[in-house]
Amino acid sequence: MVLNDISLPAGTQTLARGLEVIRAVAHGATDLRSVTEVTGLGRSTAHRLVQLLERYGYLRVAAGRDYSLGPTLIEFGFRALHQNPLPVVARPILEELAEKVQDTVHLAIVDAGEVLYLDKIPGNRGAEMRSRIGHRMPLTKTGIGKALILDRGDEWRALYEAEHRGSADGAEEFVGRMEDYRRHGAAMDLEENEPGIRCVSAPIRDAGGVIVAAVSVSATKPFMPAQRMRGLVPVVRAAARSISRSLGYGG
Amino acid sequence: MVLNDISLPAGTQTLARGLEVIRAVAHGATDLRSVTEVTGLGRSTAHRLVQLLERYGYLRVAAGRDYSLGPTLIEFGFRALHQNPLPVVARPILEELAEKVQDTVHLAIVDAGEVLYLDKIPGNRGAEMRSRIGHRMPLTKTGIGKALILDRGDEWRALYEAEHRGSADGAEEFVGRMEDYRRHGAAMDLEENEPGIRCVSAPIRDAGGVIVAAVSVSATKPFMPAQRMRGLVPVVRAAARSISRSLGYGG
DNA sequence: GGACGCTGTTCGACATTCCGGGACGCTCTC
DNA sequence: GAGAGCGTCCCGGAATGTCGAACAGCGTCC
Repeated sequence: MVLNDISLPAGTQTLARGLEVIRAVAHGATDLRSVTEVTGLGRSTAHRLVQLLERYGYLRVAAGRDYSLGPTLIEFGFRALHQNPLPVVARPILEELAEKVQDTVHLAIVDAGEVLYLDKIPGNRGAEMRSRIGHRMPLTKTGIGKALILDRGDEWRALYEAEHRGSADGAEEFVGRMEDYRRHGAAMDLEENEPGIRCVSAPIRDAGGVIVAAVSVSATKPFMPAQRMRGLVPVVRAAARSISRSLGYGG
Repeated sequence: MVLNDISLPAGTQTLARGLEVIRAVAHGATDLRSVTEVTGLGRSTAHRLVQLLERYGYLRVAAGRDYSLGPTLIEFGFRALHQNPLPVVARPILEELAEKVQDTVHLAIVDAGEVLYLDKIPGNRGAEMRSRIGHRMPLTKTGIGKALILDRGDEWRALYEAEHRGSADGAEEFVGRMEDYRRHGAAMDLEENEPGIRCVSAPIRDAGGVIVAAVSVSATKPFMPAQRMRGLVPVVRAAARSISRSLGYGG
């Protein structure tokens, strides 16, 4: 997490370093020293970048020390969310689904090999889930993540092993369950990621039939017996299909 | 809107240009040409920056052309929102207020001389307002903006004139109304910004008594007769005071 | 149908720009 | 009151980014 130039960003190192500073602050660095430690930059350099980022509103600097992410990121973050047609067209359908099931509904995409939540409608019963818009989660440990990789059969094993280092057994069983999910057109999560939380999820496809997002319904175990999960499959699939059609999917 | 170096960005011009590219895309530039036009950069330079920004997830580039803001901004945007203690402690109080008044509730701060919305709870009646989290509005044309500048008596006239170029009369009347609002500890908006929308707003103060945010209740005119607006003043002020206390305000 | 004009993209030489050591003032600790 | 730690500023050397030119792929206009 110290060097970034491992990849191949040819020609622009100052911008890269600046973005690295933002990431450091996003990940909890709150003063100049921790920023230099995380980024590997010199004091002067880091300080100069911080100053510029503050001027642009990407960072907020309270009383010299105490950095935090700034208001410009709030503005552009929401703008990014709404520049994407998906959350906009999906919203009403998600609301309808939430109304019907009375549980927490999520919308998510794949980004950088992870689940990225784009929308969330909290359920009315049980404890509220800790998920938030903008949060990231592993692909193979969440129901919605599994729905997102439903079509990538040849990557299942590799993804599972990458996210389960240490205990790399269970891969066989995972692949078997994924086969099953693919046949049903919906994935499930039985408390793998978070104990006590279960969920049912279905993929959303664009005009070309490619999976671009997924919907899920989640609830605590008492509200999610096996029988109800089976009953939710067609409901969640119907919502996903409805969103897919809005994106031009014909199938 | 073409040049940025008008200010005094000491020492770091590449980062500044990169952030300028992001802003260009945020403001609607969707291809390389429009980015170069807005930023004033050369084709090569702009392209290199775009590449790096895409790699970091700040921009999304579909099929070479067609730029949009990327997923990293979504992630950091929400993180920025929740790193700030204000939206977190305010949330439950805003929900309670929304429940009580059944109209749209907003939370906002001042940023870069504008109102920046940090939270919104849509009302249950009338058309939904077009405001969104992350949106910006003028300070002197919105009720919540007026609440935010309630203590800045010496800037009222300048702010008003800055935001009302052309018809710079009415400044006297504006100042007069602000005096009135200050006495009551709450500001109002009578369809000045958006026809048909009225609102009542009150300032939130930190431990030092400085106004750091404001709450507002908005609704369409039929739901907001003058009498109800007067009745809402103590309600909105109570909510604002409750949030202020959570921030350490003693007053 | 051929040439143009417009995209996004790459490369390389020059000089501009940024890096980082060092020094300053400050606050808090011992 | 000495020291360490913080954020902040400056200046010379050199690594860095800039910009022009050129390439390839399309769509378009004559």
